[in-house]
Amino acid sequence: MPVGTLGTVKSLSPEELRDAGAQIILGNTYHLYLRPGCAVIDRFSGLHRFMNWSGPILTDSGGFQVFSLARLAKITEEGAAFQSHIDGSAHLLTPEKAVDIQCTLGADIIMCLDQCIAYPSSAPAVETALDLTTRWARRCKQRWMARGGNRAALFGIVQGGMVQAFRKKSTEALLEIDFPGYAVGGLSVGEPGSLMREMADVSLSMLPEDKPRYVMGVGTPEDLVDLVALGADMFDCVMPTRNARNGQLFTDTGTINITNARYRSDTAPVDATCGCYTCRHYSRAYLRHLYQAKELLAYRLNTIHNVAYYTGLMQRMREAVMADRFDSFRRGFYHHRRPEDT
RNA sequence: GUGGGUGUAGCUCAGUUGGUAGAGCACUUGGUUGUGGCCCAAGUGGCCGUGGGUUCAAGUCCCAUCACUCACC
Repeated sequence: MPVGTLGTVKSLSPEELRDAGAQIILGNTYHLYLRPGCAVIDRFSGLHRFMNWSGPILTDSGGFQVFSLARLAKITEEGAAFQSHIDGSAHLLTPEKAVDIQCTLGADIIMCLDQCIAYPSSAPAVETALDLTTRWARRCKQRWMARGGNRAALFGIVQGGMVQAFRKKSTEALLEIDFPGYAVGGLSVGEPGSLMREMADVSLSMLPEDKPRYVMGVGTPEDLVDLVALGADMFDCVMPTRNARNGQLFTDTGTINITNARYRSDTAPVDATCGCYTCRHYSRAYLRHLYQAKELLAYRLNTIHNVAYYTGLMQRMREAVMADRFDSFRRGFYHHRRPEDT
């Protein structure tokens, strides 16, 4: 899922998103609730019509944003009290309110409010956060059921820091509550990649295969291949879009930093094997020029390529899984990486 | 023509009572994991306009000269 925090995948129109292969996008409760606010989006009967995106939308609950953006956040049993990063105004986000807001946004998949904890944190702090996340998950489920339950799919979120036993405890508790889908949260918060995979594996191996398993906030192309191997079905990550805006482009043979001087007069496309709009029409030299000149088109063309790369990678993995040849795909994928460029 | 001001990194500028030069931007190379287009880190780069002089030592003090600039004639 490309990330469209503010009701737009930055720099792309919905048509360009679709052309780049996006099937579903992510929106943010925290951001959209603060601006433009639910009342505005409700006038359009939801985010789809507001932003002219007819495909599925998943909304994040706001738990992570309270953790990462709002300073002076205060977590209580009731919910997360925080100050807006925009104007400093005070807000209280409860599990029930998180569900209500996401339903107003009209999302197709909504997430439970969770407490994401910093890495590293003490074991008692991690366990306290995961237990609260479990109680909040139960309240989210109740609210969702009270609202009819079937309009949007509600996903629970596993927490538990970097402790295997806590990850297991969190996963078991969510399974008992029973959700249409499950997410693994609290990862990619600064821990080493090997630890991230180890923690994801704990939950992925316990979660049912016939329900979506979503690893939140991950990751690099290698991360995605590794985690799909462990059973993950869905991801969201700002990496393809943010890094596109910072000049880093993804290919099967590693990343390209389009700002590098060696591309100054390079007539080749970013990736000759890529069929995206950018690679079909533009050279590395042009993209470098646009980037150096801070032209708006640089953000757009780079984002188109990276979104196409990520969606293409997921599509290739889906096809490999369905054809029962994922292991050979995975070996080939690693084989093509050039270590000096990754 | 007269009087004043300014000449230091590609650009804009700091540089103490003299002790052989720094910043921001630009450029180069990394980083970026449930998003402000940012931000962070490291690096390249200087006959201190030019020529003399004083001094153990001059970007700094003295003289000359050139360039740019402002005011007045």
